[in-house]
Amino acid sequence: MLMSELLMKHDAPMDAYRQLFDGILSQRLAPGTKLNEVELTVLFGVSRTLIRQALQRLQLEQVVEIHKNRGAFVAAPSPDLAQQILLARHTIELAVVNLACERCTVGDVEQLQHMIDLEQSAIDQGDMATALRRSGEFHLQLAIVAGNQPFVHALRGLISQTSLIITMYSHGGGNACARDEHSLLLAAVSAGDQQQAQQQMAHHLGHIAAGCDFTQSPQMANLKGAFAHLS
Amino acid sequence: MLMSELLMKHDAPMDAYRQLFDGILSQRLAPGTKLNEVELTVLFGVSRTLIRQALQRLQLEQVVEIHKNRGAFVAAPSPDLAQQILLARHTIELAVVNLACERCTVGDVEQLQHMIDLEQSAIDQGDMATALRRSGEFHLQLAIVAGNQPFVHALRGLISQTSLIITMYSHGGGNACARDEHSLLLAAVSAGDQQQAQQQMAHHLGHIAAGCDFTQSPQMANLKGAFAHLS
DNA sequence: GTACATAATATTGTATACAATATAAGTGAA
DNA sequence: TTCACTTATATTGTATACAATATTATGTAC
Repeated sequence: MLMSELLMKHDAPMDAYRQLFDGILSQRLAPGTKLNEVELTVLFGVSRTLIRQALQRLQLEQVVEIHKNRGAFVAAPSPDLAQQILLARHTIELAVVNLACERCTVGDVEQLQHMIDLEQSAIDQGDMATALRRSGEFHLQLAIVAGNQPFVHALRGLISQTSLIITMYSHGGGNACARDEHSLLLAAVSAGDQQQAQQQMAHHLGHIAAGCDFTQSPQMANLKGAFAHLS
Repeated sequence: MLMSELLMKHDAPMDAYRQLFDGILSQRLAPGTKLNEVELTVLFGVSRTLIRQALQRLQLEQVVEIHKNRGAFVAAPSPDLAQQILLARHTIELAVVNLACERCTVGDVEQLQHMIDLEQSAIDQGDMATALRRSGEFHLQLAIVAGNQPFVHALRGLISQTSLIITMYSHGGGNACARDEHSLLLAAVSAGDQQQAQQQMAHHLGHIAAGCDFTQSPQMANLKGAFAHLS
């Protein structure tokens, strides 16, 4: 099989999943939004079978809630759950940076630095949704570098949920300092300084939590608007 | 709706999932076993739709591996992955007992003690497969008591995978001392002694790892034999 | 107009049918 | 035999059809 064919070949179920995932993470689909199956079939051009597959997967990643006979909705973590999520991230990511300090190669550092730059360029363009998504990708890459598959798996869901939390509860600007924090974190990891890296990570995650107030409720969005670019 | 109807009403997709899950966790389905979809439909009396739903869910819990166009197989973690899993459990369960120490009620202690007793009775009857499953349920209940949903979610998969690891790599007797360890752990949690509880948990998980050698390969099993009690 | 019951519609749940791919069986030549 | 190649079979991937449930609309009594 040619490389071009490999690149062209689109994996239908993954595509539907990715589109939905991106739609949610980029904040085009607000927490609580109902995800109607037939609407999604026409938007993505696949049958309900694949839509339901994607929705189930998103549910198991805790990004979507499915209520029996009622349908799927973009998850809207309660304040209590939100704090549980941030605590879980704290625990896992501290362990992750510890491992990353031991295993990070120069190639890894380059890639992580590149991701920081991409995040910053999104911030410079005022595209905070993209910046938020890229920030999550940086954290996930750190877990990949750490070389622990279960941590990667758990963090994938937790990071996505954190994006939802920030969408719902953060009163802006709270994560504008993210760039510096990511850079400081990477510097510590790159130097293999576990003590410093853990401190940076704890500080960074603390900032995210501090930027939320957990008293206001979220606004919804509608499906067609979120995927208007497709039709 | 009557209570009896509620109890009778079986949730078909959950049933298929549970049967498979139990089959794997109780070691009737050995790691690596192929899970043929049509065979499962006749065994469970539901259509491939629900079988595939169950398999996908098990895949996302890392208990089953699905290879595109090749089918589903009971997961068989490599020695390297096995160690990553045990490390992840170590990290998360230490945090769990910490929380459990703060939140454990007398009712929780009773329930946990009951689960220890059930595990012990399985050991007394020589049913190590059931004992192993009950041991996992004890650990999961501890996470529920701790009140952190993401930890529960992550541990559900990790504990299941640990069962597979023990099936594949443990040279017996290694977890015979589990009862005492669980009891000591519960005592510490019940007393709210975080220091002691963490130490017990670390010791307990260390024992599991120490009981494995990671050099031998697993044996397979066939489907019809594993579910012979159904037909 | 409100409240309730009933019918019409829409949406999800499950099973089946068809398509695509992989596996196994057969066939012939070296 | 063994290898390659072709054909047949089995298995998975996807779409559709039908069933069950929920939501909305309609009508009627008060």
